[in-house]
Amino acid sequence: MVTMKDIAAKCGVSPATVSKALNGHSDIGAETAENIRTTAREMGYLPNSAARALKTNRSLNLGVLFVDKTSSGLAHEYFSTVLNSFKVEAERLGYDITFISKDIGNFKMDYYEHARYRNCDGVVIALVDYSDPAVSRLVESDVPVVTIDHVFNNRTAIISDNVQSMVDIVEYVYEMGHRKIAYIHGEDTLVTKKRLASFRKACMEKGIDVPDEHIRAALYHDPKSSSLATRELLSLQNRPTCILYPDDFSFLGGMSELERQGLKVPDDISVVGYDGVLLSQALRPRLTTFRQDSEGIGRRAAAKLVDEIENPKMFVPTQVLVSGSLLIGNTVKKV
Amino acid sequence: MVTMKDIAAKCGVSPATVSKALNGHSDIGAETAENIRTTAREMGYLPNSAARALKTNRSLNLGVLFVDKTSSGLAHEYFSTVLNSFKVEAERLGYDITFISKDIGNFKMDYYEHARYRNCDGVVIALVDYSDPAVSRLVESDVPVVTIDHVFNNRTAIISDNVQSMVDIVEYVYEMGHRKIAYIHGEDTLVTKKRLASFRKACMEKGIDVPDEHIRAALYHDPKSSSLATRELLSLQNRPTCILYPDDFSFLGGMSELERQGLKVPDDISVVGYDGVLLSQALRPRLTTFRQDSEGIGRRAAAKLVDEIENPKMFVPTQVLVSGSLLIGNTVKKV
DNA sequence: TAAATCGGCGAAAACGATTAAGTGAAGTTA
DNA sequence: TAACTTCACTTAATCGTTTTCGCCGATTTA
Repeated sequence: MVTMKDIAAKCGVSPATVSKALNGHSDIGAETAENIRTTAREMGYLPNSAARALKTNRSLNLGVLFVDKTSSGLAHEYFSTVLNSFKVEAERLGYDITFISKDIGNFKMDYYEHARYRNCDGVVIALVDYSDPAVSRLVESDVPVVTIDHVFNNRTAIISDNVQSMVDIVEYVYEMGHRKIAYIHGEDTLVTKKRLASFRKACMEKGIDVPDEHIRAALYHDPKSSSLATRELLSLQNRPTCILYPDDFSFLGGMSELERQGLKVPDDISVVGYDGVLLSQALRPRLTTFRQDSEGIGRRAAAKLVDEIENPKMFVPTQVLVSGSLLIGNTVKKV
Repeated sequence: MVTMKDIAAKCGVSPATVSKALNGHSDIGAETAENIRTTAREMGYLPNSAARALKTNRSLNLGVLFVDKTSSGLAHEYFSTVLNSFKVEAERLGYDITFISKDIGNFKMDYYEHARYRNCDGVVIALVDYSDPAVSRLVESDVPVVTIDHVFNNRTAIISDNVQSMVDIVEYVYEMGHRKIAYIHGEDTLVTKKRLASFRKACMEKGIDVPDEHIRAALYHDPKSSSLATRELLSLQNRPTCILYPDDFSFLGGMSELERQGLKVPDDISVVGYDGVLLSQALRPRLTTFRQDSEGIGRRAAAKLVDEIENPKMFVPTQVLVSGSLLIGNTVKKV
């Protein structure tokens, strides 16, 4: 390991000068600075992040907190895209990312403690059980935090516009002539509540009556529960002409049931997905679905978090609403 | 931040004693040690990983190197499951994980430099362009490395048994009476080469002739290219009775084409996937597919890497072959 | 000409932990 | 009883950086 001391020795200056030169301080002569920079390069010098973190109390490291219940967290295309763009933006801004968990080795700790232990400059929170006290502790701490798709007091949140999306979907389906629209929603979360309320409101405004039996609960990203919900909807006296699914994967579960019953999409029944995963656009017929701007969400989360870290004085908790767009495929029939 | 010094002051001992007590050294009296531990807990003490890393030259941090071409890297269910189990096992062993990239902020660096900069104790490599010189530099360095699904000299590799899997698939399809088996393979990688060679060999051993036109190239995880390949296969004079897909998602692309042509699976044509993603088991008919033990692969990668880190003397590069299993669904018809 | 300013650099003290090398008291051995 | 161990703890150096002062010579100002 070549250190600043080594460079100092070679250049005939003090380590302090090397540090300043490498960090671009103004009180070093142009010539000296240049000389130091080139020899640093020649000697293959690399800063030691641990030493720097120790001294400056800044790690240039962001924590990512998400919990993988159903062990499909990372596999969830929406979230993994968010994470990926978060990572890309964070790296562009000079930050690395580390996963935050409870209990590291034999050391029991909660999320807050883990974040402190790793000197995380900030943490992004997504896809967790927001009622977990350990999450609350982190959110209420002095660590900069940005949450995704969930709003906390005095914290910046990046949220996909779940209200507008449902409005867009309902309007489109309405324009296509449908009046019996069923909605299979995901498990009870803030996101689900918003979507459901927006769905109801949009329908009401269009003068569409939504009987309770047309609202069905399922689980996100779980083809089986949607398949079941689909079966229930199909067995109704008052059968819907269009079914909205909680996400594209859930639609695929529902599709199995539709096929089993010999129903063709969209001729016999119309469907709409949510998320706009790659796969949905490769299917034939192409799925009509709402594409969230997951890339934008991750990018903005990183940008906001870094901004809060680097300009704490000017920090104001913000809610950033990121809008997506309806991808119109061929799964909603004009009636 | 409460430090060891604070604890030392409160307990009336020296910081050294606190350090030893907290790290379970034997030369501290039982009573003193217990006292130190409880006051540490009471004061909310947390070790400072940066200070520890600086002094011990160990960070308890593992690097993860993967590159997200097509930006679906993380979204790939196989890889994200591998990564997740890697993470879980690493955390169980006391290690955190950080992503390794080129260029962090304005600082240009390659993978090796990044790993050193972050003091990574070891790195796991997956899904990268193995011909990248930056990857070679890391692999040839003194940093402990474990690779997944790719073998390097003198490095431990965890590999999914791509040879046996193809044997299992061919044998099953053969038993079901198929003699015209087509194979759509992914882009040209080591994994693809192995699968393809194994496919050819297994067919030969069964006495099945495989004309070149039954071997088609597509891209992994890309429904569109498989859809195209499927169309080509279906247009052949000598049409196959069973098509093997490079992965489950590719099958879904192919399925669109089959449906477009009015072909029913498995009555009109049989298909086999690869990976055994959750979705494949929710489809109806249930997809017959080969499930790789991705959870086992991630877990073993972490275990091997940590073992190499903690017992460098006994390190011997190993190739761990992880076998999966054929999930028999209803997409291969008995003929 | 004396005083003030300034540019360029170094000395040294941290940051929080680990650890080799002691130290002193008590117990053990010959 | 003298010498040796053992036990329980302390001292102090060190890891690689950063940063606050302060220094010194040169230039500008009064």
